[in-house]
Amino acid sequence: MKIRLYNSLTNRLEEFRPLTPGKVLMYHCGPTVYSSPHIGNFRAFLLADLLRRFLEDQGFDVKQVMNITDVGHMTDDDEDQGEDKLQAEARKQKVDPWKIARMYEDEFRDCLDKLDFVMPHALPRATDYIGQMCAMIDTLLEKGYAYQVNGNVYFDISKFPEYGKLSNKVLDELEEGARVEVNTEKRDPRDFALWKVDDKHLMQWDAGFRDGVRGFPGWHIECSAMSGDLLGEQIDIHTGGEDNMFPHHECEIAQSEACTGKPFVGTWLHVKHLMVDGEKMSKSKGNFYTVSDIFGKGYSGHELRYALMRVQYRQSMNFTLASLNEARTAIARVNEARKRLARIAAGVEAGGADDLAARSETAETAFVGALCDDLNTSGALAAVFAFVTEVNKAAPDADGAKRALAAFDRFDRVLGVFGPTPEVGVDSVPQELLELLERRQAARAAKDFATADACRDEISRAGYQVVDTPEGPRLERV
RNA sequence: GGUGGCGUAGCCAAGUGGUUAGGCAAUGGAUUGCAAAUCCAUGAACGCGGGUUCGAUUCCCGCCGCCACCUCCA
Repeated sequence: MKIRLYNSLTNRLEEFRPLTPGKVLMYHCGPTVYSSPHIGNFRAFLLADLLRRFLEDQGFDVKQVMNITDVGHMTDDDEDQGEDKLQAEARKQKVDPWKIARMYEDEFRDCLDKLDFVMPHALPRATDYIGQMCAMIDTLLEKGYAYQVNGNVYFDISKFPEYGKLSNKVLDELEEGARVEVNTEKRDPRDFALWKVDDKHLMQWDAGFRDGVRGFPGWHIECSAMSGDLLGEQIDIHTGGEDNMFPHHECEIAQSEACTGKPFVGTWLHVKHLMVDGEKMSKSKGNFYTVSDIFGKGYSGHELRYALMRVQYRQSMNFTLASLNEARTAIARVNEARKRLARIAAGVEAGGADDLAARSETAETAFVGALCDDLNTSGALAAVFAFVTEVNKAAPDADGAKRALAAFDRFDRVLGVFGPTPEVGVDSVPQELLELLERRQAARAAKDFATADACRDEISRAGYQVVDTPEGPRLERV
């Protein structure tokens, strides 16, 4: 089936066609590791993970890179008065910036793990690519796209007329609307830094380009350098939050294309920012949630994934804690259906004669069709739940149950929100619980419901739920 | 001011020129000692005003309201 994606570069839905048929090269703007990752960050990262999983489901050989920015964006971008965010945090916590970076990188990786990410093939750190950045700067200087002033290197926007093609910024308007620039070194206020020199900066490197002065890289060059080094001059997909579109991605395009003379990215995908309780998430409003906050409230990675993925990435989305509870219930509904199928498949529960083949295929087709339509996760989930209802109504035979389970496994491989098929083994139930269950049955037969309920409570305290069925009671691990 | 987007039932959220989205919640029923799960049934919708059309929530125009980006931010 044709995959259609909304390309921010053209502002159109386009059929996705990678440069090399069957192979996809993807780059994602990852975290800047100067604070704990929050749920908004993860809405963007989840798009990357969903793409990876879905493209692989569709048979593509995917190579995926997500960067970790562990060096300096200016709090005030290119302006001299700004302070590197990592450095600012380091000063606040009174430790060196490298420690800050590693600490938050560890937390980020832990979140990836808890949210069940398929690990990108590379998670490069910007600081490991200073050499490549310098090489790029060298090329840009050589080709006349960049100039040096007092050791600082700037990209010369006037040499790249296509600047603005991604964000549709008209340069004249930008100029008018811009606030007063204090940097008199730049030939044009819109020129951006490739390399900065500042004695006070704590992270410094020798400049590996001609006439280079010791300093540190500008914000935008890292992505161009890492993408070029790990994926090559041209890639198929580049993702990030909508805020990255300008100026960050615009600058990436300018640098990369100036260097190579080739189109940098085929499809740009930008994730809409997450709202919380109807407003922009902010610390002062008290609606600011880190991923760890959510875990601290007792929700699982799958529940958070579900809550963040219910809405298609390009739609504005309002996050609430209530949506996590809905996620919990919804996931349980799917897994209840899978449990029953698993029991039938294993022969521990009587089935019927349905083979579920046609319905499973219909469901998978609907699921894939929704995702092919610009990753419409809402539609994909609707397909899953419609299938749940059909499965619950049906009386499948063992093979039919297996077929349906395969469909659910596929849904989960792509979405990653349901987890593996629940275990249905009965042999693992401790003997004393089985005895308790028998006592409960005896009490029920004698209409001694107080005793029966006491038995059930005890079983429940041991982590099992009693499920009464026409064939008798059954124990399930909670 | 520039750019992009949104307004669908109690909440969230798909989609379509005429035929059931889906989730959560609610109500009635089946099952049940109770509970859980499941099934059946029920109600409720397309911001406002025009236009095109046999027919518009779905296309066009206008209006109102909301949001994001344009500045560090995913």
